[in-house]
Amino acid sequence: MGKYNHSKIESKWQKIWEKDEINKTTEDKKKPKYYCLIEFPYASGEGLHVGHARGYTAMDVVARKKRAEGFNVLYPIGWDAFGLPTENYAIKTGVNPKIITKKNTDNFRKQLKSLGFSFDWSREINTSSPEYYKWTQWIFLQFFKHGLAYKKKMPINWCLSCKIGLANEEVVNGVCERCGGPVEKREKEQWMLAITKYAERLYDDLDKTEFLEKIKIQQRNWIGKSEGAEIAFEIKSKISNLKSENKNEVNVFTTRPDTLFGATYLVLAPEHEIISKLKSQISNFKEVEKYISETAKKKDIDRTAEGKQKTGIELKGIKAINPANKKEIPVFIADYVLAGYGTGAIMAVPAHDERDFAFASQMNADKKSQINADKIEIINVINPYPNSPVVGGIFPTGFHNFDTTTAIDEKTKKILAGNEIWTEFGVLRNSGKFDGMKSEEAIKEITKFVGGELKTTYKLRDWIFSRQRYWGEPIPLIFCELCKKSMENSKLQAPNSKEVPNSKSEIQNQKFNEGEILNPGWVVDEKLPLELPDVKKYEPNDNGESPLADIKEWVNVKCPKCGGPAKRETDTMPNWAGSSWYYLRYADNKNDKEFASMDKLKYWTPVDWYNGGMEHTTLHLLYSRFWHKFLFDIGLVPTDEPYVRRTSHGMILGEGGEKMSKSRGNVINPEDVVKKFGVDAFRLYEMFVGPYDQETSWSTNGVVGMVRFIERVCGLSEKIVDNENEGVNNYLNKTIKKVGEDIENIKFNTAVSSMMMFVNFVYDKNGISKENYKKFLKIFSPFAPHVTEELWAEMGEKESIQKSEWPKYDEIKENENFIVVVQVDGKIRDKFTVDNGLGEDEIKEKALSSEVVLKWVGDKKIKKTIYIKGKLVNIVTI
RNA sequence: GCCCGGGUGGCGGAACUGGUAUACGCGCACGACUUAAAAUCGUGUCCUGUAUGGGAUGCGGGUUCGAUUCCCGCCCCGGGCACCA
Repeated sequence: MGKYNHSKIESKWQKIWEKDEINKTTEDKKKPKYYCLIEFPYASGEGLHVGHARGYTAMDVVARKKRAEGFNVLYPIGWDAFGLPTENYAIKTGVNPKIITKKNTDNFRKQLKSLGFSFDWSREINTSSPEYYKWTQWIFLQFFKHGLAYKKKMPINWCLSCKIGLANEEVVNGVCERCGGPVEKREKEQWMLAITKYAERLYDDLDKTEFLEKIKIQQRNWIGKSEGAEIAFEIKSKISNLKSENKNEVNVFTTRPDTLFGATYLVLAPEHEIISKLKSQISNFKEVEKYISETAKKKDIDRTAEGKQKTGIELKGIKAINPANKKEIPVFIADYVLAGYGTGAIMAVPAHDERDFAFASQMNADKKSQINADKIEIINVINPYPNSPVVGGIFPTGFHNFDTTTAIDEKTKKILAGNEIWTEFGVLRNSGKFDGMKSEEAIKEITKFVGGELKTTYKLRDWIFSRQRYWGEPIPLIFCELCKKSMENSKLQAPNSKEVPNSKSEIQNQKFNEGEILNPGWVVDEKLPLELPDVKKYEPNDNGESPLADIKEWVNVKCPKCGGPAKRETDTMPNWAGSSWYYLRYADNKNDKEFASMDKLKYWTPVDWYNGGMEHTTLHLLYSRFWHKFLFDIGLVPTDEPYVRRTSHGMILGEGGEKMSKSRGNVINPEDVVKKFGVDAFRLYEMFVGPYDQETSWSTNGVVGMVRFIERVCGLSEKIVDNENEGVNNYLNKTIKKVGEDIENIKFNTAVSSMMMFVNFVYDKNGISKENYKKFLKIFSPFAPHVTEELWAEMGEKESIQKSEWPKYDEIKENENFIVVVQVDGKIRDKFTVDNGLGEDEIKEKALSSEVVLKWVGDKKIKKTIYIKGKLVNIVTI
């Protein structure tokens, strides 16, 4: 090969590959399948980023290697096309988002093709095309019909500048994740998906996957499982007990029923429903009401701000009974107790819970509302060290002559000073017949004793699935007043029936599915796709509704059930919808009868290896796992988890180690790099830049090094000899093994460096056999597909290098000799080469006869001599 | 606050189950080729000392014949969760 001309080689082979459709896949049942998936890009106007390329290149390397190993590899690509940036651009410019999307995806496609990824372009999908979103809508209807979608009026996070309702997860530190603007609470009717019904399985089934451990941890954190118990506290009124015949109870959720004897008061969330029920018995209800309305006005950020002092107010006139010791305890409301978690009520144990302690201290400092609870009395509930009088810093009441010589750690000191409290498990004290019992056991026993119930609670909330926006999938539901009425009438006859039984009226003869019963008046529109109509203006209207609401002829329809006047839902789906199932569509992207046929899904799914950005490892991953499990439950997909393996690549920072951004002016455009240095050098650098799962910074000089390396590989074609140095074959074997393992273990950077070392070695030995050179080209080809294809052809091969097999490596022969390092007392003093046949004793002897070693040993006595096979001898003196 | 990562030359970073720390690449310096430059090739490049040597993997302890690796206590950086009972 003459001088390495990257652009010539690249355009030549890209054309050939495209013409030959070399990466088109079919369901070849003779071969085992392997499904490689990357997160499909959101085609923004900014174009492709070096961060995209990191993940795509890595999976491209994997795909190419797997093909060479005999797998039928599916490596598809498509577009996540609904989304806010496009919509915001449409609002600003008045250009139809369809047109913007077309332009952006065309640009992305061109860029991706120029990078030589081995995608099967025939399976391309676009979430904003009606052929695709027909099925997104269809799946939503299945959720609805199975009672997993429901409309609920609830306070949502409302972004003032985007004019959009945000999911909890889109609010970061109290501001809008997208625009950074302020967020306030607003009551809105929202479609919800009942993901919480799947919380347990989403949590437990992580064990079945091979996700990176940190990804599993993030998922678990988000789901937030905690095991505890629900315990009922009886509420007593001072005014009159006769008034209420049926007794009032408050259920609390606690993870620490073992500390129940130390519960000195109860706290309810201000939104707790029992408050209005007890209105007449609360003597200070005016004040209480004031507190409640103040809370309601607060933004989440204020309510949860760190270091904020706790507030609350006692409900005077009522008391609760601690079910363990039957003591009367006061009841408070406070905004540190959240309505949406557990039961919205807690038992407070100031001696063993930091928040309760902080609240109690706060209330005691306020003279107007003394808690008649004594922290000292309570602190002795637990003795974590049963055999010691000094109990982890907690001294039993009345115990004065403790041993002051016992070591007291920092935490103990703080506890003694009254600044900290004991929150760990231990052994119970001051707990009646449970004294002496360990926490673990007491949790069960005390729960049983008071008639409570062991329970698991999750932090995960249901998914707000509505957006008051234009650029999304229309929700195919219709509201019909007549159907609502007919259902309400028939409900009286058959309240628990899933389907409404026969009734007199024609309307009431209609069958209703579970979703329709759950959401009276809402009926499904089965005519899909429900296409997004064109509008004149793209921004939400003044009522905060999507612009769809203003198209009267679209909104007003005949009810598909009863033919009466009805209205369409004007909310659209969130961006997460289309991406929750796209990997299924790739298996069968042209099917217009089903979202994908079971046959094809059985062949291709689950996804064997899914790679994406760390930023999607909580939400997108969780949402798509949820959809998949649901589809599995209704028999439409063959597995209960969508992805076997999930990895995430680290971010690539700018040259200075700062995040790449337009404003910093440090954005690296892949196109520029490719133009200057070539695709192969770019790909190689993406893999070499640093440990794959960690963030690292870009260096354009580093790319230059990759060009040099490629040129050296080309140069080897001039160094082909008949009789190569023996060492070359051994080294190659070692390299084949290393590169293969490194790819599997996502250690692409060391895979590249080991190939560099091999090439350096061959230059050193000045020759390589043709056979071995070709093997090297093969293992290099996933990283640098263009130049290796060219060199492969130069070696006289007629078929593409992509069609050839991955080379086998022979286990390396034991080296004939090796270097032994000799240490004296752990310090290296000598090295020598020994023959492989030499035994331990002979090597030790040889080490001991070394002059240098003898000098260092001197007249010290030798205590022992340690030999590590094939590595070193350490002579230890006294 | 809790949970994950990470801290190694001027820089990106290597180091298998505890066994030669600094591989590979970048940069830099010097040399060769050249009228010259670029490219290329070669040599050198952790610190300290003339040197045999000594000291370095965020800091302080420990275990061990031997620790970047294991244990204990801290510090710093990145990410996730966060009044979740």
